[in-house]
Amino acid sequence: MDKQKEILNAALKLFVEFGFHGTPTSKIAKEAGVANGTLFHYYPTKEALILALYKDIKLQLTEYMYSRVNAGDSLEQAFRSIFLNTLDWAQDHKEEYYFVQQFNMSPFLSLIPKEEITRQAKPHLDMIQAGIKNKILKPLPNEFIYSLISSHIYGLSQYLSASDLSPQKQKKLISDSYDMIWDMIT
Amino acid sequence: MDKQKEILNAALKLFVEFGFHGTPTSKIAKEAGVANGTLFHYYPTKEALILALYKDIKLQLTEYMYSRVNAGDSLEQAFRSIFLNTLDWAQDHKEEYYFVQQFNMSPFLSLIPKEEITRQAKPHLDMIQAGIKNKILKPLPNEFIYSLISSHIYGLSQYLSASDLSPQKQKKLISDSYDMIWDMIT
DNA sequence: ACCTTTGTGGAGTGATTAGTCAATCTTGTT
DNA sequence: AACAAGATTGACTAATCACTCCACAAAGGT
Repeated sequence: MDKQKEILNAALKLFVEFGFHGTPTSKIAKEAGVANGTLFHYYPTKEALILALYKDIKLQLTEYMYSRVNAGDSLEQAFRSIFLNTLDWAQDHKEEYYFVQQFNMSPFLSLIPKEEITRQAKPHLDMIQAGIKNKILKPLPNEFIYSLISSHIYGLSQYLSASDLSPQKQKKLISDSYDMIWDMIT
Repeated sequence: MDKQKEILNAALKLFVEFGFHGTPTSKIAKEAGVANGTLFHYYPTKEALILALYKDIKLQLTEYMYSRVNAGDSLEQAFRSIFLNTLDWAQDHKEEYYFVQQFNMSPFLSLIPKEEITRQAKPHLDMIQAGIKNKILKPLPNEFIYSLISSHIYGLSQYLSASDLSPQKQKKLISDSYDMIWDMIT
């Protein structure tokens, strides 16, 4: 087992449960089954560990998001795939999804350079812009549409986590939700 | 000036900037202009201070939410007023609004009894249920609609904070956003 | 076999922090 | 004025925490 990965796994689990400052590095090391010093061998500071975890998770999410989008897909198909992929991922990686939200609401967010954040959002904003140009989407500010979709996904995923629906009911609700937001922005 | 209030003000400002565990009680006391011991005279623990601040802000928000809702208002009018009030409040109390989100994403949320959370949401859920019964709203789960509206407000308010629109453009966007979510759920 | 590099361990440290406490000050009441 | 009750202070403490350091082990190249 890769100790570096074990440390990230342990950190994720504990951060989600106790918060960033609520979990001492010593407990992370213990949970990961490594010595205290080993943690600091891989991550020079606790802050570096938090940032590494965030970047790692963000990378996984981004990869999965686009995983079922094909080159020939229409804009509408691509939108739908990304929406559904994101929701699938959020449901299958609740801790990770929660961690990202938690991170975004923390002072650590300011440690991520602004350019990296815009770079992350760029593909989505470009798609939205293309949608507006093609008169598929309403002529609203890109960032506004992006913000609405993001929070729509967040709201839905929160509801899915809170309620306890059967898989097929979940699927139906996710599909309906997509139609709702799609109608909203087109 | 009321020292108790000064402590809450200082705590809010610092929590938003540095996070809960990132701000020592000593700094809160200093920022508030009171001695260390005074803080613990009013709040036995740091945790108690955080909870008191949350409850205080939540109370303000709830009051303002319903402030321009009149007894004779139709369901549609009431919905609209609450939506607009919430957004006004969020824009006029950005730190407070951010704090609430931050709190909701923190382990401290679990210290609020579940019954109090449901009690907070009850008036809204009741309104939604009435709307469904009257066939004004789509027949979807109450909590789902509630979740969608909440996150829609969150997304909009985040966009408004990030962008720098003129007051009248803001008003227009808020009004349009309301129409969008209203269309979505009716 | 020898050496270098990298990984691992865990006791130890200096700094920080939540919370205490006893003394002093303020305020209001009789 | 005398008293009581609460408010305020800030030095103090016990505990905790991020991080260091140095010894040792593995791995891998020559």
